[in-house]
Amino acid sequence: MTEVAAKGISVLLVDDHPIVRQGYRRVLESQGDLHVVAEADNAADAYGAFKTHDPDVVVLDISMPGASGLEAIRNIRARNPRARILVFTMHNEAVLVKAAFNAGASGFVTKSSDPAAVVAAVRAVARGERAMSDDIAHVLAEESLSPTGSLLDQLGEREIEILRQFVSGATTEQIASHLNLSVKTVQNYHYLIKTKTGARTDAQLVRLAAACGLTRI
Amino acid sequence: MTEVAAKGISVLLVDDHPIVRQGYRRVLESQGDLHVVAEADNAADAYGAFKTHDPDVVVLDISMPGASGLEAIRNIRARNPRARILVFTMHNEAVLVKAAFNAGASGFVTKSSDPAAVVAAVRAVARGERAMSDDIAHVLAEESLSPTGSLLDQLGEREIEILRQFVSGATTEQIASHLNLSVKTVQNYHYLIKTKTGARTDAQLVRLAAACGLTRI
DNA sequence: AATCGGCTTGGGAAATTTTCCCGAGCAGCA
DNA sequence: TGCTGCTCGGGAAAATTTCCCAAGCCGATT
Repeated sequence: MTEVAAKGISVLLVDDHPIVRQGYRRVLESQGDLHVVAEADNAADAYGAFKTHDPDVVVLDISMPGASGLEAIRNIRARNPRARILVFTMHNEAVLVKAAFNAGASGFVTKSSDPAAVVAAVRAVARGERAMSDDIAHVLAEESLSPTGSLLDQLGEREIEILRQFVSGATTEQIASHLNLSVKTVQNYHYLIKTKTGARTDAQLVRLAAACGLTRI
Repeated sequence: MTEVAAKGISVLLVDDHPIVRQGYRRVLESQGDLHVVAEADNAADAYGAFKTHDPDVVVLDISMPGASGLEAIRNIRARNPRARILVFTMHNEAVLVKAAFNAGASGFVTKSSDPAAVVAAVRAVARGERAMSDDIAHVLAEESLSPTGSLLDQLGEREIEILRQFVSGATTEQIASHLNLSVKTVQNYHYLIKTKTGARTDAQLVRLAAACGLTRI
């Protein structure tokens, strides 16, 4: 095994399903210029593999068990701000996309994309460009027609506390009682949080909060 | 039946993610004796492809948009009771496994399985044997020892499918559209599921579903 | 054959919540 | 001093949830 490919793009593959990784590896390596130098099936290993292999591009699925994929992105970026990370997942919710880019991802491609589009995204990200699949662009375009602002960073203390209790399973009345607020205020916060984060559903809110490490499931 | 074995095993690949199919195809075909003769990305196409290609084994992911994968299994089996169907998905909840075998599946393998185990399962199913990955066997074993069983055991097939889509972030309208139901029906199911499971909040429902492995956060 | 029960599908109507707009108090800050 | 952002809630229309009910279907039981 020679050390590094003088040309070509080295890739770190992160996905919790072994056979899925195996498949991606074959698809990517059939391109000739793409080389999978390492794999990982969780956020912690992904960070470790990044440190030892310093790949050109990290391709990772953010929906992994345990620690959040977003956390992995932040960790990797904290170590090397020039790291190129391509999120590759089946989710296409605007909240997750924004959260990923917010965390430092360079690209976001869904698994519904054409294989050629995925390969193109890897190359684009390697060149330092931003990349996203058509459906993601569509979702973001749709969503950006109304000013929603950023993600959890945009939430104030009160909002975060209410969101935390809510995703933990508390009812509106319980939250109001815990925080000595009127039910009406909690309702308004609930609504505000949903518009700010772009979550269209309570379930999406729970998933987003979990992805941001606000709650454990 | 015929001398299929001498010629290898023909496979119909059903998964809604193109690049995932691409990956599986390469993994399976690298075995030499496995040949992917067709692909499909939804239940309807899967049934059509089965009719025209009559493959030895159908490898399908039951978590597809639109009609339930369970329905696809039943359709295929209705046409040919000797069809071999290997469910291949990321879900590992006991109720889903039981429902799949009940619908006529011959095997159930999770995407967390070793690639070699998946290939072995395809061969086993082609031989007419029942196959499941270790983690699935474990889940079923645990569950059979529990007197109460999973909370989700009290849910019907439709309820589970609706719950799965809901906790994945789908709106009521989207679910109704996916399953060709009226919004009213989905609402009623939503309510029924909450009362059956005892969840008082949508967030609790999401957490419960996650705890049962119905969804991944 | 007839009945029973369970699953699926939806209507109806009251109760409740969500949605969005609004103002007001209060801090920090330029 | 005025601006800005967070916190807190009222109001009213829109939408959803809640609960009850019924009909069709299918498998099992008698």
